[in-house]
Order: sequence, then C-alpha cells, then structure tokens
Amino acid sequence: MPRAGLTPAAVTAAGAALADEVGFDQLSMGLLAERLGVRTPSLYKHVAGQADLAHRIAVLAVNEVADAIRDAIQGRAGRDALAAGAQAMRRYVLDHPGRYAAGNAARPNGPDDPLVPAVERVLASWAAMLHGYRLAPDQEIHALRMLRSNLHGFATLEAGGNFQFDADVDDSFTWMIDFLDQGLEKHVEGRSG
Amino acid sequence: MPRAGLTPAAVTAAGAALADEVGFDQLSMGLLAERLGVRTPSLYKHVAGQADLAHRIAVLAVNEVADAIRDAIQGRAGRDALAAGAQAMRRYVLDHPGRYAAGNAARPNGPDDPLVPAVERVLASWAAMLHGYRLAPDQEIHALRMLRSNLHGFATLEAGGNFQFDADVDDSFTWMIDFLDQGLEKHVEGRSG
DNA sequence: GCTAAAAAGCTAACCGAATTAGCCTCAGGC
DNA sequence: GCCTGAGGCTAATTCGGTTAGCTTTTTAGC
Repeated sequence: MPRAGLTPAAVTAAGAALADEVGFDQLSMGLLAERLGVRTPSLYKHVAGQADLAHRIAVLAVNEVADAIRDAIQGRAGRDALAAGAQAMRRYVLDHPGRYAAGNAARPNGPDDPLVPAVERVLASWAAMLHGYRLAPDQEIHALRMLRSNLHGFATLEAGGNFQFDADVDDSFTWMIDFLDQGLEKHVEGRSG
Repeated sequence: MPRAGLTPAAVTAAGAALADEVGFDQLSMGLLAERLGVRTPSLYKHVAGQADLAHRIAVLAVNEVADAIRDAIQGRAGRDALAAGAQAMRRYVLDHPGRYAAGNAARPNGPDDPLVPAVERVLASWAAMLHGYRLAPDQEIHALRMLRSNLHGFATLEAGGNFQFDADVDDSFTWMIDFLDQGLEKHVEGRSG
C-alpha cells in the first residue's frame, strides 16, 4: 500500500475545496477522506479533528481574501480602489463559498491564533483604501464598519441565493459601489456625517 | 405519567428560544427534549425531525422580523422610518441571534412554503420605506438590495462579535444610517446613481 | 359511565459520523 | 541490511438523530 503523502496543509486545502463544492455545513471527515483516497481515521494524523480542520480552512480563507483584496487595490485609489477591492471580495465569495463560510464561523482560539493577523490583514487593506478618501479620523472606524457590513452582507446574500432574479445582480453591485463612493466623497475631512 | 401537552408550535417556540441561548449550530434534538421535560423521540410526534424543526424556527423568525420592522416603520417616513426599521432589525438580531441564524440558513422547500411569504413581508416593508425617498423606479431594486446587504451584514457581524471595541458600535450604526439616508436623498428621482 | 380509537408519551434498537486505540508497514538514516 | 517513526489501516466506542413498536392518556360517541 503506497502512502498518500498527506500533510496538514494538503488536508486543509482539500477540505477547503470540498467545502466549496458541497457547502461548509456538509463537509465531513468521511467525505474528505474519500476524496483524498484514504480512510477516515488517517486524517487524524494530520489534523486534530473536525473543529481543527474547520479552523484551518478558516485561516486559509481569510488569508486568501486578504490577498485578493490587497492585490486588487494595489496601485489604485478612490472609486477605482473601492470597486476593485469590493469586486475581488465578491468574486472570492462566489468562487469559494464554502471556505468563506468557514471563515465567518471561526472564532480565534487565543491571542496567538493565526486567525487574528489574517483578519487584521483584511481590515488593514480596507483601511488603506478608505484612507484615500481623507475622512475625518474619528469617522474612519465607522466607514470601515459600514463597508465591511455592506460587502459581507451583499456577498453572503448573493452566495446564499437570496436575491431574486428580476434585476441583474451585477448592476446592483455596481450601483452599490457608486453609492458608497459618492457618500464617502461627501465625508471628506471637515464635513459632518 | 401526565402528558407534557406539546404542540408543533410549542416545540418550535422552545427550539427558537434554545437556539437563542446556545446558538443555532448547537441546537440538538436531545437538548430541546431535555428542556421540554420529555424524551427525545417524543419530539418526533410534533416535528418531522431536526431539519423540519430548523425550518419552522426559520419561518417563525422571519415573520417576527417582519413584524418588528413593520411596527417600527409604522407612521414614520424618510430618515425616521429608516432609522426605526433598521434599529428594530438590529435589536431583533441581537436579542434572537439563534433564530435569526435559522432564518438565514433556511431555503424554501417549494413554491407554497410559508417561508416565501414571510420573506416577502420583510421586503415589502423595506420597499415601502424606500418608497418615501421617491427614487427612480429602476433604482428601487438596487437600493433595496443595498439596504438588505447593509443591515444584514451589520447585524450578523455585530452578533458574531466581529467588531472590535475601540469605538462604540451604536455610534457606528447611527453613522451608517445617516450615510444611507443622505445617499438616498441624493438619488431622488431624476438624478443618476 | 364505558369503550374504542387516536394522540402523545416511552423504551429499545438502528444508523451514520466523529473519534480513539492499537496494529502494521513503508521510508529513510545508520 | 536493520531501526525507528511517520502515516496508513482495522476495530471498537460514543454520540446524536431517527425509526419501530408498545403503553397510556385523552377524548368522542354511545
């Protein structure tokens, strides 16, 4: 019997891919083992259990989202940066709904959990993008929270099939980006919200 | 042995309450049975199984959200209506995170699923509120989707503990409502987005 | 009031998925 | 060519959901 050559990273990657296919809530150790051509208990040589697997997928996902947003924003500013970053995130959630769900469900296990810096990377990218709008400093946190709420909400609703199909969702997304951009322009330093 | 006097509605209500306490993902038939002072299999006389229970909780939750928003908007218009409706929804999610999660996870089982009219009630309230802003007709759907995204995203992020505590979340929420209101005012009929 | 039947509870048993224990073997270093 | 440990396996346990089938309460009709 030749070995399968698994590693924690390989198991995590396969688990993430499987979650995207069947849905995060349908992910099971048995299904993943089958996918990897191995018996279920063998997975425990690489991950501590289902909770550990889910957490590793979450860390992977959040870091991937962070990468995608950073790359999209790179070299752009203002509306361009907002639109590119938002589209990158939306694209990611549509392409990888399972691992994004894992990322949402995860809670840090402690102060040195790698999930924490991963989340911070995402927030740092958004903060950098917003910085281009030159908001009053005390409004940046509010704008950041609104942006997160908006994009997270849109992406999850869309990925969950919660939008009816009477109007093009792409159009709605573009409209939303415009709305956000114009509103942020109004909040340039000195104006009240 | 006296009877417990359960009904499908009573089981659903208890399940919803339990989901709020322990989290929707931690809800189990065994735990609910214990809470109701009954053995697990007895629950199957009232609900078809865990999936059916989750679905009933979802319908209950969406209808409760619809009620809350309708009541909050009642007699108000413009920014008042927006703020009141949004706060009502936020309050609901904070008070009932478990059943709200059930509502999000649910998918209609068919065209005559009671979940469908429940969701429509929510959308109808938001649409009525937005109507007060006199947007161009072809923009209403986009504004509705943005509003849903925003409020759903904010509520779930807050309920999930995803906002750090460096700034008051209430302030962020108010700021967001102002942002939405001012943006919508800009889109009064005739102006492009 | 008596009885039949439906409703609502129970116990026992089954099933599937996660997990644990313990064995066996392949791969690589001496 | 052995020795060791990592990585695979089978077998067994546990737990939660579910089903089967029995018992008892309630209720309707007489």
